[in-house]
Formats: sequence, structure tokens, C-alpha cells
Amino acid sequence: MRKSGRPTMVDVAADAGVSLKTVSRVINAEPNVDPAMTKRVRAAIARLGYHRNAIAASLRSGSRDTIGFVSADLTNTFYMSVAAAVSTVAVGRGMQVIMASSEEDPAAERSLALDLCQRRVGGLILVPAASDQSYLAHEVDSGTPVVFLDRPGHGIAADSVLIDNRGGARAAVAELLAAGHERIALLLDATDIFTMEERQAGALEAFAAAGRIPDPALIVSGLHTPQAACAAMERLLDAERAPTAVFCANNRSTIGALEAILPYGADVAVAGFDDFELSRVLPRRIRIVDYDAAALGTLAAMTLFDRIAGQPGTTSTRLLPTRLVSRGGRD
Amino acid sequence: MRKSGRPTMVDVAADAGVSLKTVSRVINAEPNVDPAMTKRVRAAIARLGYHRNAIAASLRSGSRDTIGFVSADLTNTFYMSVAAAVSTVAVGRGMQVIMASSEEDPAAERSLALDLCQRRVGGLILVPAASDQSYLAHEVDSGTPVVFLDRPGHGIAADSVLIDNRGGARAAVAELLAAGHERIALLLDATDIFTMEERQAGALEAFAAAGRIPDPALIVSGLHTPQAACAAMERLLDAERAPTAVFCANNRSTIGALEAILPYGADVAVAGFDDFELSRVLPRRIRIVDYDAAALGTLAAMTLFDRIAGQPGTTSTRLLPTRLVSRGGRD
DNA sequence: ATGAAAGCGCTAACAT
DNA sequence: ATGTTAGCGCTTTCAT
Repeated sequence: MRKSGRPTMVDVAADAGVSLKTVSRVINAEPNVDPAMTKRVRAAIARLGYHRNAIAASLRSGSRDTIGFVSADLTNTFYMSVAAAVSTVAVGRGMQVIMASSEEDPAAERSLALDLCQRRVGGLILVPAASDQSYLAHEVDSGTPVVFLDRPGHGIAADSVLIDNRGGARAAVAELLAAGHERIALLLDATDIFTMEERQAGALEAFAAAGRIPDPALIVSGLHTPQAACAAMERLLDAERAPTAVFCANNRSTIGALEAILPYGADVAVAGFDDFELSRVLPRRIRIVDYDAAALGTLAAMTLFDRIAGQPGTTSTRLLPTRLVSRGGRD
Repeated sequence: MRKSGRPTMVDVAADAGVSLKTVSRVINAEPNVDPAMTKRVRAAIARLGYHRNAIAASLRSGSRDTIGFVSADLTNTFYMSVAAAVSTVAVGRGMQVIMASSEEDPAAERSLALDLCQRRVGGLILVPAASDQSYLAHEVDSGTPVVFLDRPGHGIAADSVLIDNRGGARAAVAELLAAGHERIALLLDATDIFTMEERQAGALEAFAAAGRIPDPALIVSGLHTPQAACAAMERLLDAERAPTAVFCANNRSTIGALEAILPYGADVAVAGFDDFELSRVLPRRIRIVDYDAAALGTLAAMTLFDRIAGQPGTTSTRLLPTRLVSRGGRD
């Protein structure tokens, strides 16, 4: 009489009249098993509807068959694309991904990351929301590698995979300068955000390289929403010496700037960081610093799996290149 | 001398000079533990950097601390919003979510779902890509509840959580008819997709209710991309008897149709199923059948947790209501 | 080629 | 209030 609940290997062994170990060998496709035995075991498995318990297997073998992905905002399309790419790489290696989101809350990040470690994930991809990740030091030392994504982490030895924010912004602003623009506005979100800081630095590098100094009156930061960016742009356009070009440091700023510019047909060249839906449908041509979000996820996953495989070496920071593309306009 | 690797409860017990069970009691915050003991154990835990092994705990206790979410397309923002909501509900109950995507491949769906069951997830939320889920019958019988999301599944007893596709489409088309439109085009993706079938049916119900018969020449299906929808719309506009209104059965169709309509300022009323980024920035007013993707995820997760908690009753299908809203235009 | 025994790290059941 | 023992379902030794 079978016990209640799911059948186990012992049940299968009894049913097939073989030893536990033989069942295990068949399940794991180990060599040196008589085909006749294999057949008998398979029949018993089918008869009982047996499915192996991966939890028990990984407990004994110590193998890790999941990785963790802690996003800072899962509803953000950028992180979604990243997550999907991470999942694809993982599934390709027979692993699954446990996903969670800190929603930019440092305490949540910590508790989620530690929880995943308790679940013995093979590794962790983390978008830092906290300013310090030393709470993971023990885990990293115990052999759970961590890869930081999109923003650098602090306090532990871990690889980082970032977008080339600085290079992308520099290229976009350099192009505006090369086109002869004398008054270039900069629209930014809060500059204490890592990516904003980098993009601003890149923009300023472009000015410096051209031997130019940006007009502080044309730099507006702290713009969280398209609405705020729109208002800021309208103010700039209404001012005495209006800008002839604008660099927007993220897609929300770009969208807001366009909302201010398009209705009035203002003659302002627009360049922005991040592509966005419908950018190709814009009635006017703009320049976008574009990058491949999926490639960032793939890169992070591959970096993590390299570490899981025991690849040694000091931690590295890899920058995903950006490219300057045209969007919108009639071609 | 400590063995290599992570410290275990036994190590903590030895270090604190107490029994294994006492450590377990402290870790699990069980009652009836002397505060002094608790202190000693906590000290040992901190000293050794101990973190409990959740895998081992759940093996012994038989408890399930993850749920599975199998999407059909993780890069789709709709499913991602759903996934984020599912994750929020799960984390709120101390559980985590393992996410995977079938990418609309029936074989992948099967293998991912069964893999998750081997990992002993407490339950499964599944966006069906296959036409039959009877491969999960054993798992459902063994006590792993399944909830179908966005599309109904087949072959097993499981709850479904769907959007009211039919009602939403019916309302949108009814409104166009009530506004006096005589020639209403229908732009659809492949009609063998459940949601498309439902939305088409809803549209046709609106015609029937108005005692009208749609012109087959104005119904175009099989539109997978905005590009295809744009081309289809352009063809319709160029035809002899162009439509005066169009109902687009998903946001890709809506975007494509707008690409065809906006540049030429064609006088066509637009209604579409699914909201999309930037819909509010459109230069003209359109009507959108909107719904709350996060609410769908929350509903699915709560339905699943009810089942996990052992709530009995026959399986149900719950429809998430839609609402018709205005987007774009200058107000 | 097959099997018996031990044990992964924890919790459950039963002492004391 | 604390400890002892067994055992979750599997993989890993080590025999045969």
C-alpha cells in the first residue's frame, strides 16, 4: 500500500523490484545500466506517475539550480527586457530564475537578496537600490557570486555590468556641438542617481573636449516625470536666450521636452538618452542614445554563470556600448 | 575545527553549547525558549555567520515557499506588469516567484511547468501557450494548484483569471456605432489567439446589437506588428469607400493604425484595445479599452493562494472588467 | 551492472 | 524549557 502523497524513488524501486540506486541511475541517465532494467524502471515510473523531487536532489548533491534576480523596479520596461534575457540564458543552462523587485527600497533589497541566498540560489543578479551591499559579504565568501546590473554596488567583491552612460551622453552632446549649436540645454533627473550622474558627466566631457563651457542657466535637473521636463523646456524656450538644442538624459525627459517643442514647432535640435515606444513615429527627426537592454541581461547572466562555473579573476566592470541613432522624421 | 563550507545548525549548536533543537527553536522564533538561551544562540549565529538553509527546511517540513509563473512572453510589458503584481503578493506572504517564459512554444510551456513542479512550487500561474494542459493532471491531483491567466487552459481542473475581452470590445465598437459611424474597420491579430477571438466576437456582438452587419472588406486579421497594421490601414484608407472609424484589437494594431492615420490627418475615429506608452501624448483624441494589468496579477495570485490554503470549491473563471477611456488630444 | 548504507541540513515527534 | 531520535527524498560513497 502506497503512502499518501506523491510517490518517491523508494516506491518506484519497490514497484519495479529493483534497488533505490538503480532508479536513481535511470532518472539521472547514468551509464552502465542494463537496458532491460531501464525499461522496467521506466514502466514503474509511468505507472506510479513519479516525478523526482528536485529539492531533495539539490539538498543532497549541493547543486544549485536557480539564480536570483533582484530588480529595482520590475514594472520598468527596461528591467523587464533585462529580466527576460536573464531568464532565457538561465533556462538554456537548465536553471530557473527567481525574480523579485526592491521597488527602490534598500531594506527590501536586503531582505529579498538574503532570502534568495537562504534558498541557496547559485548566484544573484542585483540592481542595487541600497548604497551598500556588504550585507552580502558572507554569502559571496561562501561561494554565491553576485553581479551588479545597471548600477555599481558597494561593499563586496562582485562584477558589474553597466551601460556606457558616460560615453553615450558624450557622443550625443559632441554631435550637437559639432553641428554648431551654441546654446545647448541639459535636462536631467535627480543627479544623485548613478546613471544621471554619469550621463551628466559625459555631457560635460563633450563640452570640455570642445573647449566650451555650458551655460548653467540651461542645465535643469531633478526632472522625474515627462510633465516636469515639459514645464522646464517651456520655461527655457520662453526665456530671453532660448536654447537651440537640448540633450535629455532619459526618455521621460525626452518625451517631456518633445511635448513642449512639437506643438510650437520650436526650432530646437533634440537628442536624448534611452529609446522609447513610438519614437519612430515622431513627426520630426531626433537623435537617440540607444542600447540593447536584452544584451545587458545576457551579459549579466553570462558573467554570473562564468563565476558560478568557478572562473577566477578579479571582479570586473563591463560597459555595454551605446549607439547614436536617428528616430522619427520622414524618410 | 569547522568543516569547509557554510556553517550548519549543528555548528551553531556546538558553538553555543546547546542542542540542535534549541537552535532550530530560536531560528524559527518558537515559543518557550529562555531569553538567555536565545541570546547565546544568537551570538553563535552572528559569530559563525550562519544562515539557514531554506532548501533543507522545506524538504523536511514539506512546506512550499515558492510559486511558479510561466508567462508566454516575458518581454511583453503586459505580462511583466502582471508578473510584478504576482511577485508583490507572493513576497507579502513570505514566498518568492520563479518566473519563466514559454515564448509561445507549447513544448517549452510543458517542460517549464513540469520543471517547476519538480522544484515543488506551491502552485503555478500559467499563461497557456499549448492547447492542452493535461500533462499537469498528476501535479494538480497531487496538490499543486494551477491558475490560468489571460487565456483559459484545458484538460485540468484549474481556475482561470481573464480580461473581459468580449465586453471591452463590444463597448468600444458600440460607441463608434452610436456615434453614427457607417463604415467601421476592424484590425486584428491572428484570430486563432484566444483574446483576438474574444475581442472579435465582442465587436461583432456590438454590430448585431445595433442591427448592423460589418463589411467583411473592412475586417483585416493576422496583423502581428504595428508595421503590418499600418500597411493594412493605409490600404483601407486608399480604397474607394474608406472607413470613417477603426477598432484595433490590440495596442500593436492601434499604434500601426495611428502611424497610417496621423501623418495624413485622415478623419478616422480610432478606438483600440490595450493602452500603450505615450497614448496620452497623442496629438489626437482616441478611445482605449483599458484594464489594470497589475490587478489581473493580484487576482491570479490571490486565487492561487486561496487554493494553496486549501479553499475548496469547483474551479471558477473570473473576468477582470475593462473600461473605455479617452487618450490623447488637447484638453 | 547492481545494491546497501550513510548522510545532505533541517524539522517533527517524542522524551525529559 | 530543553534535548534525543528519527527521517524528509534524494545522491554519494563503497561493496559486490
